[in-house]
Amino acid sequence: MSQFQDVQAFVREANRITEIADLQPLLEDALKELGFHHYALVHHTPGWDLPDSVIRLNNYPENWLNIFISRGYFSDNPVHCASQRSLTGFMWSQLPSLIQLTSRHRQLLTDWQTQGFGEGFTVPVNIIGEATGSCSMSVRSGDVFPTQSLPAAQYIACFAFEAARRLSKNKIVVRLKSNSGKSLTPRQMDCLILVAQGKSDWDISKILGISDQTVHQHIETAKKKYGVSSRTQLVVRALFDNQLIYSDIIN
Amino acid sequence: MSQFQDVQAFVREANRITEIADLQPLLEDALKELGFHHYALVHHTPGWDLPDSVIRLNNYPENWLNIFISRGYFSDNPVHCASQRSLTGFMWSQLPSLIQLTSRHRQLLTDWQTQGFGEGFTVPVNIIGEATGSCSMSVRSGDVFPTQSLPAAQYIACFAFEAARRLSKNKIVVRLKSNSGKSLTPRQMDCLILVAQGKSDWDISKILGISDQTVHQHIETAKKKYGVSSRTQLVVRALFDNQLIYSDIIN
DNA sequence: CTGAACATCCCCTGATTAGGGGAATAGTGT
DNA sequence: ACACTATTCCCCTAATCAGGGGATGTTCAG
Repeated sequence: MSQFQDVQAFVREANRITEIADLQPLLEDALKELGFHHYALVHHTPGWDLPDSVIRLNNYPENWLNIFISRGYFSDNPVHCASQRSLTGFMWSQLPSLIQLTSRHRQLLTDWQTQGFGEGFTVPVNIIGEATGSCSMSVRSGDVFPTQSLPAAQYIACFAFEAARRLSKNKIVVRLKSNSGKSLTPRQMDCLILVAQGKSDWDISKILGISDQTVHQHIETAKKKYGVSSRTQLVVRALFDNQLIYSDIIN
Repeated sequence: MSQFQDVQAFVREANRITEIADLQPLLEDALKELGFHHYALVHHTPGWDLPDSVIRLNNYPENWLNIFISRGYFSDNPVHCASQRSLTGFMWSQLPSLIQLTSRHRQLLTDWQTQGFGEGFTVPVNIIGEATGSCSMSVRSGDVFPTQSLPAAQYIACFAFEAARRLSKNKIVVRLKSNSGKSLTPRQMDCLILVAQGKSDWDISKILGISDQTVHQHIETAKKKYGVSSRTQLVVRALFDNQLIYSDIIN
C-alpha cells in the first residue's frame, strides 16, 4: 500500500458499492492492511440517536461503545473538536497542541487507554452545508503505530467518507440560491458583522459613530439584496455564502 | 510521483518553509512534475481586494487575471461553488453534474477556454470557522490531462493549503466556547431551526401547534444555555457547534 | 414516591425591529 | 451635466422580541 495505485483499488471498489453496509468490511480490510485495528467513520452530531441520514460506521467493541454512550462522549469529543480545526489528518498524541483539552476530554482519553486502546489518527471531513465528520483509526495498546501508512490512510479515509456520503439514504442536499454577484457595500458589511455578533442597532450606531436609523437603513438594504425578511436569515445566508466567516463574529 | 514516498518529500518541504512566498515555487514545481501548468490556491472570498490573511497563490498569466478581476469572476465562481459541495477533488468537466451552472458560470468557462486553457482539477478545502478555499490545477488547451496524477495532486493540494494556512500572517483563529455537553431539548431544537429560518414566534407557534409564548419560552431557555442575549447569536453559535446545519435551514 | 427536567400556558412592561415614507450629500462613471 | 450608487439622517406606526413573574401536567430516574 505504498503506491497510489494500490489505494486506488480501494477507491474504485468504494465507488462501485451500492449499500452502506458493504462499505464496512471494505474499509475495515483496507485499514487492517495499513496496520490499524479499529476505525470510526462518523458525522459529528451532538446526540447519539435519532437521525437516519447520519453516517456512523465503526468496528469498536461493544464494551467501548457502551462506555462511550453512557458517558455522553459523542458530544464535546476532543477528536471531533480538533478535526474541525485541521485540514489534514492528525495523531491523537498531538491533540494537546491542537486544542485546549478540558478535564472531560482528558477523562475520555484516559478511559480509552484503560480499555486497552492505543494511538490513533483522525482525518477531518468538512463539507459546508452538512454536518462535519471525520474518519479515525487506531491501534491497540502496545502495538506498533504504522506511521508510514498515514498518507495512504488519509487518502482512503477521504474517499471512504465520500462513498458513505453517496450512499447515505436521505442525502443532505443544500441548494445555493446564487447571490449572483450581488455583494454588500462596506458599510453594510460593518453593520452585518455587528448584527451577527448580537449587537442592537443602537449599539452599532455608537460603535460606527452613525445614527441608529442609518444602521437600520443599511441592514434593511442588505436584507433586500439577499431577499430575506429577518436579520437572522441575513446572517445565516451571509455565513453560508462566505460573505461572513465565524472569526468575524466569535471572539 | 506514483509513490506516497515521493509526495511526502513535498509535504516535508512544505512543512519546513517559513515564508508564504517560498510555497509558490515549491507548489508550482511539484504540480508541473505531475503534468499541470497552472494552479491557484485560494480562499473563497466575495471580493478581490482587502483582507491580508486571505490566501491567494497562483501562477496564472496576467492576461487572465485581468479578465478575471474586471468581470468580477472571483464571486459566484462555479469551481468554488462546486468545491463547497465535494469532499474530494473533481475535474472541471464534471461541473455540470455537481452544480447547476448559470449563464454567468458558463460565460466564465467559455472565457477560460478562449484564453487557451484546458481541463482542470480542483481539490476543496473546508475548515469550519475559516473561509472556505480550494486548490485548483489545470493544463493548457490541447495538452494531455494527467489523469494518473490526480491522487497525488489531491494529496499535494491538501498539504499545500495546510502549509499556506500555517504561514498566513494573521492567523484566523476561532476559539470554541465549549458548550460542555449542554445540549438543547428536542422542542428547543424545533424552535431554533425555525428561528434560523427567519420565522417569528407566532409563525413557529402555528407550525408546532403550541402557543407563541411557549415558543418564546423555549427560545429564551436555549439562549440561556448558550449564554447569549440575542436570537441571532444563538443561531450563529448553534451553527458553529454543529447543533444546527445549513440543510436544516436553507430550503 | 419524590425530585428533576421537560413542555406547556398565562400575565406583564419596555426595548427593539420591521416597513413605509422622504431627503441631503458625496463620489463614480458616462 | 446627468445618472447612479452609497452614505447619511429624519419621520411615522405596528409588530416582535427581551426579560421579568408564576402555574400546570408529564415523564423518567433514583
